[in-house]
Amino acid sequence: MSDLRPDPALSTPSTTGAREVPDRVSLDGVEERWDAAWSAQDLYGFDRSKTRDEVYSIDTPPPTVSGSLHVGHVFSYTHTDVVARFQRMRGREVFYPMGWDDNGLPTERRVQNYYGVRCDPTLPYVPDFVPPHNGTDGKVVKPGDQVPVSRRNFVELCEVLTVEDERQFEALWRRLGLSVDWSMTYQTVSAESRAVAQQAFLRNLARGEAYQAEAPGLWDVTFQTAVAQAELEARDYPGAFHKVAFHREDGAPVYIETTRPELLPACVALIAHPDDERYQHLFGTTVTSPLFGVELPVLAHPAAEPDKGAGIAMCCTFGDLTDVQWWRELQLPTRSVVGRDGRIVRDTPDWIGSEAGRALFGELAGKTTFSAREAVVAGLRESGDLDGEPTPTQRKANFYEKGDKPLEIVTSRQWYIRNGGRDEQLREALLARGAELGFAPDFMRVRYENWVGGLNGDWLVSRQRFFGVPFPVWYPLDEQGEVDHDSPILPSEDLLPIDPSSDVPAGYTADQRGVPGGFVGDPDIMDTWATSSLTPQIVGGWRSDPDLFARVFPMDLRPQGQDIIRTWLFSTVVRSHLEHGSLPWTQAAISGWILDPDRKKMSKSKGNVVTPMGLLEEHGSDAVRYWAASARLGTDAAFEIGQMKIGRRLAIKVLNASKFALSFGSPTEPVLLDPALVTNPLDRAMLAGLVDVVEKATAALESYDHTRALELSETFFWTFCDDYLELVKDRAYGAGATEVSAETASARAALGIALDVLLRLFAPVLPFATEEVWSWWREGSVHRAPWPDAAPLRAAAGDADPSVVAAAGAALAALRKVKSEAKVSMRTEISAVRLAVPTALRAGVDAALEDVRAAGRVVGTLTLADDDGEQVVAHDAELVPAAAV
RNA sequence: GGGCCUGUAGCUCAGCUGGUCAGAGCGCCGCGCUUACACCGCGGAGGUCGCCGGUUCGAAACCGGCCGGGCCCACCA
Repeated sequence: MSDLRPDPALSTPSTTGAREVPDRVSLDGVEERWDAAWSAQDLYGFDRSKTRDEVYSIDTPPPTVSGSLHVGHVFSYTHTDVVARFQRMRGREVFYPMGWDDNGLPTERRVQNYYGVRCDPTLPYVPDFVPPHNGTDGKVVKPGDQVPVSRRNFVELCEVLTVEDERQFEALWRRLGLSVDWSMTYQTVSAESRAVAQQAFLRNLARGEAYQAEAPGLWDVTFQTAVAQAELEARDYPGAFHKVAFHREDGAPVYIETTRPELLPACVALIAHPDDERYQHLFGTTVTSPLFGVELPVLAHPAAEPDKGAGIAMCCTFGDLTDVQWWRELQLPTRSVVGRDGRIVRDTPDWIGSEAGRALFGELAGKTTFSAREAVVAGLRESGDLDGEPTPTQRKANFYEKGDKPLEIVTSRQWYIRNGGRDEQLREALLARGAELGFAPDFMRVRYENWVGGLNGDWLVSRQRFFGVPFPVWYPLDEQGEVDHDSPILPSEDLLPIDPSSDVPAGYTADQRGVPGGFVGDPDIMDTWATSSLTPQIVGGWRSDPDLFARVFPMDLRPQGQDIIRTWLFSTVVRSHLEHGSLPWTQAAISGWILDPDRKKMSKSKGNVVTPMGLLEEHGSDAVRYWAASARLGTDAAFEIGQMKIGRRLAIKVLNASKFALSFGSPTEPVLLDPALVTNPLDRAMLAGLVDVVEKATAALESYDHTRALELSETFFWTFCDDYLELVKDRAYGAGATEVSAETASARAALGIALDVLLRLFAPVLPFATEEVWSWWREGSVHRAPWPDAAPLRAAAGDADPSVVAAAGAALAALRKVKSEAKVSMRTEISAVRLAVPTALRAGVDAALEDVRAAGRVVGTLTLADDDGEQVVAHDAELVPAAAV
């Protein structure tokens, strides 16, 4: 496509304007200056008249406000910005919004501490509410002192509090140079986001993709909420095996091993593998549990593993997910003893018949599982049913990723969205979506496949929290005041967002809330991923702006971290597949971690020591971006100040080399960009080399390999500065001549053309330095200039051999080495020298001989001799002594 | 237990589909204030490419095994 498009930057040089090259160049202040200028010009504004095929749309990750941005954010957001800038220069209209994630626990906690309130959805909304505290004094209000407020009031406080966070985040992103359209920001807690989340849910419900079920599930006793599979984290947890005797009818013991003796009263069966010889005779019989005296069947099930523990397990409701499987498949009774608060239930269950058992349970009631365990173990010791002492072990237990106590399994009514976890057809369809999606790097795809392949249930989307997007559902109450969960009352889409705890469903009045024959609102809120999974719909205007949506969806790019492939990426694919029958985007770009020098994931504390803003201020944004862009997608990178210094050096070099290259004629002189003037073999060879760089860098960026593109441009640029510029500077000066000779014009034109291309190649990574230079001599912004095209460059280079630059550079290096070894200045003149030139380089050196002579300051005889070596070597050099001062 | 990534100069990393690959930058040593740049330039020293086998005329690169580092998933009665 670009090959057919003329390159206006090459063919229409600037001839107007009072642009000039400053005497002194500097990076100081470029960030503020250019951010202000870009803002004033609305340089990155999205033109919504463009059609889908002209647009490049990015589903930006909304950073969590109420947290802080760290170097990892700077790292990955730079990667995305490089893509955005490249695509913009390629001629695509880039849709690049920014979101703020203000849902979830961090914001909830912060609002509580800051304003001294807590969310209580049962309370009515209070207009003009003034919070009891205002955290500007830095005080943290303790939970006991927090005043309950309605959900709507809570959300409003959240929106106020996060404004300041958002302002600071935006300031950092602007300083970093993200080319975001700042008129398009979104909040995950906004009315629009809530409406989208509710509307998508209602549609899932209507299609049967969302459903409610009462079932045992993982439960966090601290947060008192159900937890989804995606939020689990397996952690080591110390425990101990207890060998416990159950008793057969004749009193003979049957030993099991358990790490959770406190669940003994919840035991519903003993289970062994059907083929296990040791227990054949027990299958079909019953045993009695120790202490509690409950009669239990001994059953066979293939999930029992003969080599674990005693080979026979006690099945409780519920100790782990295997228990749930047995309970379900063997249709065992439910005998829960652990409540939602993680404590043993207060009421002694009726299945415990014995007096002693009931007495013991009375002692356990209300205890934490930890204390209950001690009591049960003491009882077992006393009764002689504990065989030996408990043996300590390290086991893995499931934790909520934000929690610090192992999860319990409790039965509760929850909302689910189908995600293929219990439906092979849907699973296959979602795996097919994963295959259809581009992953950069490609090996990240297996994480998606592993996750989808390993799902063991549908997506649990309801949470028993107060702050978040409520389910837009009410239930009728029957004459007895019982909730009829099977006949939910739903709002129409145009009324969204609604809050069922304060809004009243159609056909009811407010005073019917909670009374028999009336209604009640669903008390739960949605998982934050239930909202985040809809970022393409939220930002693209799915609900409120279908015209925009048609221009940006399905989107082009989802940039994100590798840790949330199973959550954000997968859930977004699920929602889009269900709602739109398509992928939400065609490409995912996965950034790696930032590691500290100890090769550990950069910790919060360390990340906070070096604040991102501090980094940008100290090293400059281009320098920090250079560091980020030096790391490939999907690969962890070291936090390395040294790399930033190299980036800063590059940015400064761009300024200085540009100033120099533009110093040989007026910067606005058309001669600088006329390809027809480039006639010298060395000049044409340099451009031929640049053709190669443009082609390869473009291909690299198209395949999301910004590292390679940068490396190619950078390598070329340093050779351009160190060798080519040195070789041609005398000729470009045209010293002494009154008129510009063809040779001089060739050098100047080649310098101008090369500079013009190099600035554009570097623009995505070094937006400030390149824009600074661009402003000295070109019209408009380099960031709206077309990406370099190889075709016109190739025409200018003709059939030149790019190796001429390397050959001439090698010859110059040989002359430099003579001076270096003689420990004299490079300015020292050479009166005579013989260069031994390898055959392969001979033609190149010949072609640029006069430039080599000038750059090496050879004032006398320069003779060339053929050589079969690999390097150009200088012999018999005679140096002119420096004149005494 | 299953899987992914990774191990190249002191450091951070390139080496793309096996044949100028043993490279770059930083750091280090030496030299140079050369009118683009001293926030610089020039020159130089530094590695049996984790280890052991195999394929091949030829392997840092391909295959197998082992060791080390990072990570994901699953599981433990």
